[in-house]
Amino acid sequence: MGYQERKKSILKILDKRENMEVQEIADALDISAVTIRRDLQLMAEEELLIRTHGGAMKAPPKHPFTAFTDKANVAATRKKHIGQLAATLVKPGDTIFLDCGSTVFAMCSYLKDIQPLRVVTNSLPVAAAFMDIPGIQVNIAGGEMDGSRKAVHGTKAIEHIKSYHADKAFIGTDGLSVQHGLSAHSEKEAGISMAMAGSANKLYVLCDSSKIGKDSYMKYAPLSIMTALVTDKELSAEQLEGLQGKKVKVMK
Amino acid sequence: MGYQERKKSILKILDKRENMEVQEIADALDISAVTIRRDLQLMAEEELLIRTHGGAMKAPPKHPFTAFTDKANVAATRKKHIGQLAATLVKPGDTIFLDCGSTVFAMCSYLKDIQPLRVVTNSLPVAAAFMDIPGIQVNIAGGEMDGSRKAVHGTKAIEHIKSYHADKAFIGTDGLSVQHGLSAHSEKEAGISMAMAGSANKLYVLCDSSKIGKDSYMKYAPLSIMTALVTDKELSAEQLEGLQGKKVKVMK
DNA sequence: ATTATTATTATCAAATTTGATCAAAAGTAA
DNA sequence: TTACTTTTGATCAAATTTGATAATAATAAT
Repeated sequence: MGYQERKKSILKILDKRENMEVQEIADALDISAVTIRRDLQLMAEEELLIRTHGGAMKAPPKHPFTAFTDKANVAATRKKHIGQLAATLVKPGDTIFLDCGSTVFAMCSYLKDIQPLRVVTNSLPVAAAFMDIPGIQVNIAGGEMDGSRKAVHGTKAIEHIKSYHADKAFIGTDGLSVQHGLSAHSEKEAGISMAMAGSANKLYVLCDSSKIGKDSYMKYAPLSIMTALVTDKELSAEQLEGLQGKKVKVMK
Repeated sequence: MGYQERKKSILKILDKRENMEVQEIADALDISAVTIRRDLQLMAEEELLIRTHGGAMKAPPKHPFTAFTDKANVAATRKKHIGQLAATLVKPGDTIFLDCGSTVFAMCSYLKDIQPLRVVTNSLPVAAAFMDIPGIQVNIAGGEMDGSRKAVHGTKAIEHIKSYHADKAFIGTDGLSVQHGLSAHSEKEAGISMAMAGSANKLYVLCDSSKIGKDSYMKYAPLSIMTALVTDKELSAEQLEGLQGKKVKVMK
């Protein structure tokens, strides 16, 4: 029984039960507890569940806008670092696209002092973050709302994005690999990402290191499309080589 | 029972009750009071609740969009009544326009159980209110955000609204008089109101009694445009006469 | 104000969980 | 096959979590 298989089993248990213990899973799958812990850690990084002491629990449907900012979460601090770094790429007077990922959202608090600024986004939390900042003009894409992502998706939204032009686009990605380029969880998200990429001079991809080398469900663009990658860990020599000379910003 | 599990339980209690005591929780969960205190401290740091001496109380809603809900305010309770009444005009399966006024926003909490429902709005608080309700599809107008109104305005938004059709439109108004009809604070708002009115079969105007007989800066439509007025006080005979036989819904 | 009562924080000890390291097992490619 | 990489499991020290106790702080009562 390999990781993928165990992952499925674990998620299946979690589908029925609210929480579970490491030993319990280990017994059920007849796998050592150490391995289960490793699995749970990986799955927690993918935000498929929440790690607790002694086990794991269902990932709560993150309802409020503030769900993104989770101080206790390790992945969240990593995202904050990336966000802080990405924010340094923005200059007063810029027009920027911001997509609806949590990593991109992490930029917001660092952008508030960069004024004037024009922000075009499909994310409600992003719009909310700048709502009361006088020096930042927010333009939100219209269309059908996706409740779980708290963002607007679909043709209408893509049309909206395309009717604007920005200096810089900042997008998150669910997967990034040399072989398959950028990949996303869903077609909808990929569409928005491409629209932003197509209407901006520069494209910055924000990607936390756990996603590098991984592929998600839908691949939507080659690595060549991006101006630079913003991430949180120094890349290995071979990873860098794969990026074909793309600039890489790394948080130290 | 680990921290995460207790956290959930505690939040669940706080969801129903306004405040609670440490010992009470300790007994309920069969956990030592010391541990509960530690939990409460952590949760207070996450701003999930407010620590009090001897217990904890509900945290103020952290959404940036809940600014309208102001219980202490007298005008707010009046608006709630109007909202409740207006909500009775909505039937499952309807497509409705909701504008960005606080009175219209007051409808939202009463609409949540009417499903399925399609809501088209230019208001971010309205969109946020329905975000997590699976049976309610939200469509938000795109365009420039107006920070003070927490809504989208302008040509782009008007175009957006016009591209949809609804059974019923619910709009607020800043002024309503027999002589000058409906009036608004700004041209932007008036534009949205008219767009909604023009694309809906029925137009319901929500207006608290203090605004009846008053005019605001910009008049944008005659009274004849509305299907019915929803308000909070019985109107005088002459007021009724002025309304030229329009239906009036009044909260008793 | 002063005392009594109750809540909070600090410190410690016991129990458990975890992460690191390394060895064994299972795949993989030549 | 062999050599090499990856995954898994075992062991144990380090870190967390929890509850008990004692000292301190805050509130209520007199």
